[in-house]
Amino acid sequence: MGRTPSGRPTSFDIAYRAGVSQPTVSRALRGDKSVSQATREKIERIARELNYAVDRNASSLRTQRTNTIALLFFEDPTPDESMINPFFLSMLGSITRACGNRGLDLLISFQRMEDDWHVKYQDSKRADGLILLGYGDYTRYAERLAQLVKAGTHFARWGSVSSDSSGATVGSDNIDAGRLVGEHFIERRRRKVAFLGHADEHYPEFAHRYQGLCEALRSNGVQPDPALQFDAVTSDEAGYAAARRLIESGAAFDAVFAASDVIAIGAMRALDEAGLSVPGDVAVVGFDNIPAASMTHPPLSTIMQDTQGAGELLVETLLAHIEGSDPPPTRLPTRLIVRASS
Amino acid sequence: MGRTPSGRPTSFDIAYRAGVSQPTVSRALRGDKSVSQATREKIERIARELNYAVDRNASSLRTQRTNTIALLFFEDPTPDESMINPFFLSMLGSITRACGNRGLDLLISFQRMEDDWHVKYQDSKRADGLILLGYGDYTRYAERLAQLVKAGTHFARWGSVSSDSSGATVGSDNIDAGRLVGEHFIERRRRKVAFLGHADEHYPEFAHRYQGLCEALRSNGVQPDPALQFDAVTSDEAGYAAARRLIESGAAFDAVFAASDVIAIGAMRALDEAGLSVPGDVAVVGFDNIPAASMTHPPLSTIMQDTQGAGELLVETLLAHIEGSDPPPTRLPTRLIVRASS
DNA sequence: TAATCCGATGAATACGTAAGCATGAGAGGC
DNA sequence: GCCTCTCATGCTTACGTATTCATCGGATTA
Repeated sequence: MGRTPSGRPTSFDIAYRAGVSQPTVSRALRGDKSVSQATREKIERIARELNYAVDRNASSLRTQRTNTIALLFFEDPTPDESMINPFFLSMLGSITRACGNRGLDLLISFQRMEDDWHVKYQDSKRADGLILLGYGDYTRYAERLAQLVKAGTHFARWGSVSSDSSGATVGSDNIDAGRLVGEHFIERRRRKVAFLGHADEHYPEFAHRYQGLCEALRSNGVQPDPALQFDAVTSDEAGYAAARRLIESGAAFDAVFAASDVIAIGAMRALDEAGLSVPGDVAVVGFDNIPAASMTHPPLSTIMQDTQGAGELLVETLLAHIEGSDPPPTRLPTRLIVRASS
Repeated sequence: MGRTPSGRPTSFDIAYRAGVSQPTVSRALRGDKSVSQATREKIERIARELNYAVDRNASSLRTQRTNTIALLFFEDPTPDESMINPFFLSMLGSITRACGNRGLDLLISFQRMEDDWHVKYQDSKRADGLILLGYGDYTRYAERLAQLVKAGTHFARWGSVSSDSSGATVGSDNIDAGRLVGEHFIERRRRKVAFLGHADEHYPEFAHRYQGLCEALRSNGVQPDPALQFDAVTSDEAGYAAARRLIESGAAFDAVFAASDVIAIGAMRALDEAGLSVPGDVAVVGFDNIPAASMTHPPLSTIMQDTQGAGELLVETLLAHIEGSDPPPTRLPTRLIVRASS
């Protein structure tokens, strides 16, 4: 039977033209070895001629697998989506690549903690699992993450590895990164190091960077000064404001470690306005190695995170989780990029 | 019947608990007005209690609609996905938002003109339509676009509106933008304006920008000098190289219009190295208003494209196309942002 | 030569939803 | 008091695929 003359061909159409049954077509195209070579080749040829493509909806309905994952940004709301932290854009790129390599499709959403991700994606069978990406106050999300775990949702999260770690987590080794920066300052003979960024448990990634910094200083006989730590979330303005507070505090300092490049950029603006030269008076190091970091004056020293590896690992971890295993949290190494600002 | 005890609830489960039939549940949740108020409320309550979500695969299979669109980047290949042109990232943000507002899901892929998009997305019923985003040599893609049209694939493309325009196209009014820049230079008493960017039919967007520039100059009695046009694709290095060629040509110039901010940034580096001051010796204007443009020294004047509007319009146009209408190509207005570089 | 087995295929069915058609109970008109 | 009409709902089926089970011819073995 010719079936509906209009519309895309189905596996029945292929089967009819190949003189076989529909299941054989399905098997042949999926690479099932129980199909004879000759039959398979004929089917593949016909499928190509008709521009046949497996209906992913029917396939997913049958197999209960979508081969799709959803990427969710859960950053604190910003007025404009174009202001996405450049670091995450880099992650987006590597995740895209990792998915492509594995034949996975990627759904993306910037929804900000609106409710019911799992309902919208996993429970509606749109995706096999979720990747969560974001800075921000994790404690605000802890409850929701616990919900996800309880609901049996598969997800992998980018973030602070050693925090409560509900669900699979991948993150940089922030403590070690902080150490790298601390040792770098020591080498440069800087001992009065300020830290711009939150250092409390609400921002575990930042806190770890600070902790690593302090450890490195202490190992070198320098006692870190808590008075040189100023809160800042990741934004240009917050960095500027924090640096102003630092300057106005009157405390002496000869180095600034900013918890992110965006903060560092704001801080350098404040330093410049205050007539402090970089790196002459103050050495500055940022975090993330965003593209803009190489364009500041002077170019910004920073910590580069392994975004390529991170994307791979997030996808890998998520898949493992979906398959039922429970991979241990992983910490990725970082690298210090020295430029003119230090 | 209790059905499979494990697994997510289905519309049958809801129906059983509500004492109605499955179709009634389907109707109630879709807002069909033929369901009585009381019944609908009861069903909605139960669905909420059970955390029920419609299986999108089954739904799509039945309706032949996915409520999903796929976003494809078809830029010329770059070694690293993190190098995506920031302008497109901004577009990504606005498209995401536009989709979110309409309840559409968004699939994204950076695959570079690998074959068979339509097969992979539309023909496999993963998406209702495609949005194509990219700079680059359009003529290389013309054949493929024609294929898509012939295959009846729904797509909307960001690009040069007045080119062959196969399929629905949305783009900025590049000619007018070029004019804005030309008039700006005239106001600033610059008359020897160089253009860095391809100006041939392979890059219609750039060509239009150049065309607008020339028009504005002529309207003001200035004859544009073709010797001041130097080819450059969108990259830092290309901009640098083009500016070098300009400088080494020995031709006199007092202004540079770069076809993109990325080109402009490279060019400013070359100017700086050559000891030319900006804007003292040379005024510079870019295109795109990428975040880095406000961070250069001096901050870069540029043309801002309406990315918010563009995302909206692309999605809107695509939906219209899917619905069967054939919306006319649209040109979006642009705005000149004057900063210190001019 | 009969018993056995294997490789290749077909028949039947389930996945969960949405839509067309049928049904039945009231409401209103004459 | 019968007929029509509307409203709310149930019954049945189709969407296109993947999987389980049955089948069947032929090759292998005793």
